[in-house]
Amino acid sequence: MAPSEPRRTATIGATETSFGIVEYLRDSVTAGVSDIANELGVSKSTAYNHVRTLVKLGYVAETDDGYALSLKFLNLGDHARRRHALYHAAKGEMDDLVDAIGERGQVMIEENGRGVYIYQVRTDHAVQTDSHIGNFVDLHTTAVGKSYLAFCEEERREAILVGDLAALTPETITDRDDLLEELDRIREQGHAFNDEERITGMRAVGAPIISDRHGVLGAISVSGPTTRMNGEWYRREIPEKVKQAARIIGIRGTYS
Amino acid sequence: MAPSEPRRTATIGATETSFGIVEYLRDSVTAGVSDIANELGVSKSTAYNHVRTLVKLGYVAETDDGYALSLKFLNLGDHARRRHALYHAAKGEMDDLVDAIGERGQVMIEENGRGVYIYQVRTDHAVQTDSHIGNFVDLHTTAVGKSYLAFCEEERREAILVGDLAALTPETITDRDDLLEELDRIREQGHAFNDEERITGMRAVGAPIISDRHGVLGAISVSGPTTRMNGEWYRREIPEKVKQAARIIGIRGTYS
DNA sequence: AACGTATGTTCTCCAGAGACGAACAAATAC
DNA sequence: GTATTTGTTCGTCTCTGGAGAACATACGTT
Repeated sequence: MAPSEPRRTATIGATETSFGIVEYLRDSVTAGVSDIANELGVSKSTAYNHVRTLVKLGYVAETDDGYALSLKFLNLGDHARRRHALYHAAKGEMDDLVDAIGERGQVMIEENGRGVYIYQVRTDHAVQTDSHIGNFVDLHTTAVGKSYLAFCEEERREAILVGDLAALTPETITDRDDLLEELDRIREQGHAFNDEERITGMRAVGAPIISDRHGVLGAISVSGPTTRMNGEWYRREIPEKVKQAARIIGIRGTYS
Repeated sequence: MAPSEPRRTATIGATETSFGIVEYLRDSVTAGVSDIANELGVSKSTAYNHVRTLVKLGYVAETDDGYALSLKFLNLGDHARRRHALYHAAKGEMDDLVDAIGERGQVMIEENGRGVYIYQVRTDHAVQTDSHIGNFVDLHTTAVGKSYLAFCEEERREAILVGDLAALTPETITDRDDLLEELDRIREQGHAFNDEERITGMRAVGAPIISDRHGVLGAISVSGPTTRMNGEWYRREIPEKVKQAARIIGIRGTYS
């Protein structure tokens, strides 16, 4: 049943457990050695040695209630983000856009076939979701992702859409042909809707960021609850504002 | 000559080289396997295995011109930052402060005896420096750091100020007694100045963020070139604004 | 206080993971 | 067309990193 995996490349276990610890600390905020050893299924001494190494390297900090991720990761994240021109270009414009619309705004980039939020603006009454900075999402389930898919190169799209389309809500587009149709529609109108396809009760309007030199850099969107995002406001006005912002960001992203 | 290091704890080499690769990628933006192997002084196959592992874990991405840090680090950084109440409390107020003053604003926290910038606001004409988000700095060389040192617990301060005070410019305070005097002054007036002590040509005004429940959470500052920051504006008005913002952030940071 | 149980830390020992270097393929430069 | 340089794979051997027990402290409970 399983395709014949070439199973070629050796992989370094120590690194995996170290990052396992890092990810566990990310999720649990703080933890102790025994705790970690249990969770990762390694001996206490192993967990201890790894943690000590991470502390020595400065990636884990010792706090009053256990070990925790160090802010040194902020540095790595920031550098990773700086590599992408889109971040600088989009930041200011997104702030303005969210000021004008309310709700929440986000900037997405594609990496390894998935979408990553690289910037997010929230207003006071914006809804809390799991769309944090740095989180990866499936492209076909978001307005930003569909915007990207609609306007990226044919070849890239094919490469991304190889597997199945996972469903997150009853509204998620899981059929490949349906998705391609939707992408046609998005290409035509220049913006994408997301109507409870990722989170029930949440809508979003997205548009791609296009640079005439470098193609699609990513996408932006504004999202909020269906209770506030509806009617003409949702169907007409927001898309116009989002597209307008996307155009400006695209131009700025091209010459920088 | 070398002090008798207890040399107790074993440290995991594989993890060190993996993070070595990560840091090299951070600094070089993109790199290839041979390049990495050279830089780290390991064999090509070793470098290759490490990189493949990092790719598999999703922390390194393959780009057109070599391997690069993945945006997944953004996620880790963001989580590390969320652990600190100060971030949420300070963000909005700092944006306002920088709007009012111009120049650049930053929020700092102490970790392992050094300072980390966890948030930064820039205006259009703000000066570019190396004070990036996630960067670590010596506390005694910055307005934020001195603010923190002045108001943190005696015990903590002693623990931090064990080593020598490194000089970054001719103005850096390198004498321990001078520093303690300076801290007295800061405690008295409630704000700290940094007059070219870290970067020649740059000044800053900082103030601690104090929560009456949790003590000093960190510090904020506004910084800019000496050509623009001077006279009464620098000596009187900016400190007042900074202290005012710090007070508000302190209150917000206490009840959340 | 005395006890039990949790923790973090240190120790020793052995298997096997991980480092090396050579050999290969594929891309690029010349 | 050859000559380098790249990424990748293959064996071989060594020394590292993992397990588990033992130790030291800190906590909570009765």
